[in-house]
Amino acid sequence: MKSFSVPNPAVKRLSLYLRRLEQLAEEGTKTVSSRQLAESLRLSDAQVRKDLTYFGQFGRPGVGYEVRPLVEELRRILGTDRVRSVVLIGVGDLGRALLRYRGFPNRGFEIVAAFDIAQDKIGRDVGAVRIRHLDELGDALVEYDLDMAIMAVPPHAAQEVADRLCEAGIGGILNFAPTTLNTPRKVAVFSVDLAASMEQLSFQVHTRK
Amino acid sequence: MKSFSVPNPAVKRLSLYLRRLEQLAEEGTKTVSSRQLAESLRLSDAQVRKDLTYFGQFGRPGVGYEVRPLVEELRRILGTDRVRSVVLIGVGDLGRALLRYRGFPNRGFEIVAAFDIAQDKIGRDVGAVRIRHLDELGDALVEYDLDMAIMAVPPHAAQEVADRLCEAGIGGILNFAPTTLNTPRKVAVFSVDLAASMEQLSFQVHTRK
DNA sequence: CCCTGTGAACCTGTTCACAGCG
DNA sequence: CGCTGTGAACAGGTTCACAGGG
Repeated sequence: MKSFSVPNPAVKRLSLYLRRLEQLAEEGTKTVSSRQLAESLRLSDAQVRKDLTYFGQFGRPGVGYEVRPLVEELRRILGTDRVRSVVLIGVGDLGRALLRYRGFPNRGFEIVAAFDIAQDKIGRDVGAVRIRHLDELGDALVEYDLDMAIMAVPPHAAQEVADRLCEAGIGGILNFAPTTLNTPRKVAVFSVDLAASMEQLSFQVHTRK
Repeated sequence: MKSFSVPNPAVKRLSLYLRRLEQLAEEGTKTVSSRQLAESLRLSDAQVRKDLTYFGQFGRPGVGYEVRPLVEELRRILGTDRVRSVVLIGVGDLGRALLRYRGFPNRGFEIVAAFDIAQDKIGRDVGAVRIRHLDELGDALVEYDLDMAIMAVPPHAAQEVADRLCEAGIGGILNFAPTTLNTPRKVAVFSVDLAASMEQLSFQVHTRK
């Protein structure tokens, strides 16, 4: 694994490749060329090849890529070759929706514990998961072998929750709060900013004409 | 407005600037320098200045940027200088959460209508919005003056719903389905792929060591 | 001929460094 | 002196074009 100098956008596209390859595998397709893969994702064939070679040589000239092995390979690269347990912090409307989101288990992520601080939520079940108090967070990270958290808390609480996650030794945070988190270098943070996404779209719509 | 050649990442950061500036305005801060703005967002001061000058000259040498006017300016650029009405398609768990998401109205987006195809959902209310059948979509786009949609439908339905939106004359789509949508060039699409975001994070966490 | 892998060319976006204004 | 705005240098990513394998 050469982890030196892989463009971030390339990693992002790896997810797209994986999704498409899983589809192809289900349809029974055995091999696929960079061009075919590219077309269905509206990318260029060169892009696909370049992206894949950042991580190794998976194709065969004249043939293309074998679907099944490449799926395995990409999962390994993305760290989803085994099921990854995840905790959720913040069980509001968004948190509840994420708890039930099928796309997570489908792609190898299982939310195994949920935390909040509202007393009236503690002890309740959402699906198979019981809501616990945030103070028990440390225990849970030990109990399950687990290194990622999903944060769906109000903006004003985000930094404190992030601090507690880092203190508990979390490896990465998927942050839904519209806040710039202050975290140690070694903790990976990836933010999903819903309102900002709408603003991006709004900009596109209202300047394209 | 010079809409030629603005880096996309710059537009993305505009959202961050706006959010921070709104905070500063609330705190009563009158002016802010590129350095101050940059620090709170973990960017470089040069980046901030460069980004802003893609859209005009808003600062004063020796002083910085006046918070209030810059907020107005950024809103105008992002198209949120007035409230934007939006429709939601797909009222599952995620759709419901988005209907209730405070971040949208806070940033000038109001979901004024919701659509689904499940008969048992039609006619029900979520918050102030009544769920209608997708067939009535065309009417709604006329009824409200509106050009953006949020799509929170299952992957298998995504392309068809997108087709119907485009047919109805939508201007842009915020897509939550993990699918590459096929849409006419003139329709702006912005995708939020939750599972892919987790995979990004997983990659960071599991290769950083 | 079809396809991959890859250096090289190209393009896009970021950082630097400084002129010039208040 | 502090701060913006900006060309110029630089870095990061993408596309091109082709050598070489099946």
